[in-house]
Amino acid sequence: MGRSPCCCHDAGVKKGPWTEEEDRALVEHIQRHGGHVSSWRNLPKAAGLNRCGKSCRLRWTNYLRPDIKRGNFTADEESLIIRLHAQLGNKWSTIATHLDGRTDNEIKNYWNTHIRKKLLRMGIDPVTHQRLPPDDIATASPGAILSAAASLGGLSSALMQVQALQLLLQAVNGGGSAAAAGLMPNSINAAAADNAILNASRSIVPSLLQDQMNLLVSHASSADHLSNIASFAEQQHDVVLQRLNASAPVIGGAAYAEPLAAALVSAAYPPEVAAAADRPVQGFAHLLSEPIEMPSMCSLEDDEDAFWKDMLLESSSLPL
DNA sequence: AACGTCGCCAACCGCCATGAC
DNA sequence: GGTCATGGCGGTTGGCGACGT
Repeated sequence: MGRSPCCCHDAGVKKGPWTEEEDRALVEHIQRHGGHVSSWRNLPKAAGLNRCGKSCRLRWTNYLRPDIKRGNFTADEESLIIRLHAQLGNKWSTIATHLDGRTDNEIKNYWNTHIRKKLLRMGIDPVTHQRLPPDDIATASPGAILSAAASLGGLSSALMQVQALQLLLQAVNGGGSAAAAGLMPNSINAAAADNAILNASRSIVPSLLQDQMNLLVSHASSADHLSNIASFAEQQHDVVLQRLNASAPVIGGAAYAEPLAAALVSAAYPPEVAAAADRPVQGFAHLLSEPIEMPSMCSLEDDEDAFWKDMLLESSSLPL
């Protein structure tokens, strides 16, 4: 079967952006026929348009259809797209059927221009949705990862959030200095970077963990699940405490390590699970309410510091 | 102000699936 | 079963505005 001839190949058929007059003619024609098109091939002539039928169909389905939702994608929509893409791959039209008023073209564009880059920054392969090898994420800074993770929701992104948290802890655990962990250029002021990380974590980590664990618990219907979570909570407390102790200079002293660790873990688990894990819930609110001493913005002026300056500003504006 | 670069997104291209004959 | 016409789909392009130098 050879390729069928298409009117688009006709000489003199207009291409390129649609004018308001053309849009109006197309909409009026389709509305005159009750919103139904029997033949796209014959439509241009009937509507008085010097356009290919295919071009008319695309313009209608992607832009002029009355039920199309315009404007920015919400966090829920973004989360849904990521989850559906993980299941379906580049089946944009199928994905579009799950989002009211969004077209496959719009979703595809949004994926390629926003989500794809965001996942790469987080060290996640946008094709496989698996974590990239360490070499590939060497340039992914914790701040960028956290910022990206913070804008995501949903169960699949909870896994990304866990990865983000792990990277954060690795950075904080880098011998007391994130610069020493090799996560940023050596020329960057280490104290400023550490404070940046801590401020980012102060804004983001509690909500990351809370969301993550709420989702896990909401999916854990059996007592066995809860038991596993409680056991995991206990292990996590010890791991977090160990890392924070090693990072005492960064977090403001060893005295903060225990309450911070307890609070991080307890914030991650709903009350009934925290009780099962027999861990105190204290101290974290105090830490959150006390601003940590920040480096002067004036000291972050050269090009290499621009990223951290941006991150400091971003993290300070994120909701708790 | 002029120029270059980059990112976004509407639109196009070409292949595939499907249904009519 | 073969051919053709058409719609649907995913990949890609190019125009345009924003931004930086």
